[in-house]
Amino acid sequence: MTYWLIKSEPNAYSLADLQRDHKTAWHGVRNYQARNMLRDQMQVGELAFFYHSNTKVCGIVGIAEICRTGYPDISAFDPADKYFDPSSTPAEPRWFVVDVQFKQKFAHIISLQALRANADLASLLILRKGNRLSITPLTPTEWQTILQQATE
DNA sequence: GCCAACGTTGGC
DNA sequence: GCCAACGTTGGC
Repeated sequence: MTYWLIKSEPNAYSLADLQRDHKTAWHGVRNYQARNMLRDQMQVGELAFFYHSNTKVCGIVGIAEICRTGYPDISAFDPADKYFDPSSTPAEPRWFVVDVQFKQKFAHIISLQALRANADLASLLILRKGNRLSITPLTPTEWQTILQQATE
């Protein structure tokens, strides 16, 4: 069982949007490292922290659950879509999605500042300088540490 | 295969 | 809006 952290700009798609939609295809990821995790690693039932990036207060706002394993990202096939990529075709898809469903919204955001302030999270990938991966794995210890922080 | 140019991410 | 960090592209 791997734990995950998925980033989204709330202007584009927030946890509230996921709560409203119940589930969604996590589309538009155009990075090979993240693609490989979507395609090969993320399993049904695994949990992911939902992180709001590029906003007034960045941080973890809740939890989503993977409810379908990797399959081709059809947004890459549509010329009208902002995520269109002509090098990805139905016959040879380059980009993948998983489906995620709403699981939980925290009472309070765990801000990036609060995450940085927690010495037990020094190894957390998103806290590493220059990290830009939109999907990262977490150790069970990191997961538990953050969960505990969510209830404080 | 190198690397400069360019585009994107994302915190501030 | 700025800009550091990073990934990708493409000429050579």
